[in-house]
Amino acid sequence: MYALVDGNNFYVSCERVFRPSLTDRPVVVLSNNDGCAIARSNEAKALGIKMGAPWFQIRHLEDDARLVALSANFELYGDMSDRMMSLAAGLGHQQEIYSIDESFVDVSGIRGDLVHRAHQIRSRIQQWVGIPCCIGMGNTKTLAKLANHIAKDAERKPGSYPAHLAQVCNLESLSQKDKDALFALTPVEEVWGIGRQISKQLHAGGVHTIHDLLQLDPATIKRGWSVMLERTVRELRGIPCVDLEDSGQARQQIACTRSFGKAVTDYRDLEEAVTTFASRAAEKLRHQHSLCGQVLVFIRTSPFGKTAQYSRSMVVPLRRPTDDTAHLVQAALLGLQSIFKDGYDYAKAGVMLMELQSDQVQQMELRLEDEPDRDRSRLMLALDTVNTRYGKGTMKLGSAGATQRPQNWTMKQMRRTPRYTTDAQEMVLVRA
DNA sequence: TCTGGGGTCCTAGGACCC
DNA sequence: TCTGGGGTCCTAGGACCC
Repeated sequence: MYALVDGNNFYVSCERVFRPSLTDRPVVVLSNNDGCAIARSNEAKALGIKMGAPWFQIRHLEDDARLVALSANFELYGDMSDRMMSLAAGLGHQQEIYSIDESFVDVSGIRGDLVHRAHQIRSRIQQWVGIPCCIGMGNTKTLAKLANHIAKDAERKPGSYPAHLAQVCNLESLSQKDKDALFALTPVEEVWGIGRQISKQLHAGGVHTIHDLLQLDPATIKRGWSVMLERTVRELRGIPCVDLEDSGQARQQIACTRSFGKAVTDYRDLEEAVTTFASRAAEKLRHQHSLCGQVLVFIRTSPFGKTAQYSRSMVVPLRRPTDDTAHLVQAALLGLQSIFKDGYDYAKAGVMLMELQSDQVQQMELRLEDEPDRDRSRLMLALDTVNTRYGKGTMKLGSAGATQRPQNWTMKQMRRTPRYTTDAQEMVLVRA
């Protein structure tokens, strides 16, 4: 039995905690470069703003509808997330943090009224952190996600679902008849794991609601679609197929990619950007105690532009698995060198670290001319310690750019709010 | 003028192995 | 006329998630 705790309009809700004047107003949070809307308040959704809508297309709503747009402040959201997660964990024995605003909690064997308990956790999160959230519960993770969707819609769109399911919805406390009614009300595209393509195919086959989907037998689904969809349908029937994952598990891939604030044409600028991305990725790598076996670097022009298009990537294998910033940057720059072509307006670049493995495992090798340098790991530790204490980028590689040189590739963030909870210089001031 | 970033898993096809 | 069977690994691409 699982619960899914999910913050409502999470990024917007984080901003509202520190700016109550944003309450009841349409608010969106913009992606990096203030490119498109990645979070919307209910009022913004009501204006018809779609997820991912480009800012230049909706910007007229600033005047027309008092829309407020903010640049993404991920440092703030990450910190608010930590606070919310630690309270959500109190719901059961084990928690999987699934994304910045969602966590699954195993509530099997918890005694007492689960719905009551969930309401308590919910109001605690609201009061202590300031984030409104909804909680869905079901026998499988897919059902918990579905219950969460119902809890949200019941609250946001009165009449869509029975009102008593708003905010907290436990599917397992309902009768089969009531569950069937909810299944008949819910379109297949609301199910976790059913996206645009598959729902289009399902609709074409006359399958519109979860109720319709459950009429098909798993074998047919596997034959007609995939094992993934089969698994989803089994989960909807209450048969657990997806376990709670250990949140401490290391990622299999680490990426750092960015769009530039304006077109980049100069190789030097790309070199700075790629160095910075590889360094950032290396920090994340060391943070999860992994080593990397190969580095991918890519550059590309804007797919939306009318200028000449160019997009290339290259995988650079490493001499031996490493977490050393200098080695990873070196590999990334080697790749950059061979894919760079003069004369294009570059819009984006990125570095991905692949073939990750634990840093506790060491492949022994014959003595070779360049033996790994034991002091390097102490250097990396010093680098991370300095940058944690004095701020990102305090100490960096020379190719990341000298401070005197203007940075031509950094992203645009015209509307960022203060880092209220993580930077002493930006704390909220209260006047008595 | 202006369109994000970071992940996971599955599948099909080709190369190669015995 | 007739041309095996079973397996692994790698890659590219697609679909999905938030």
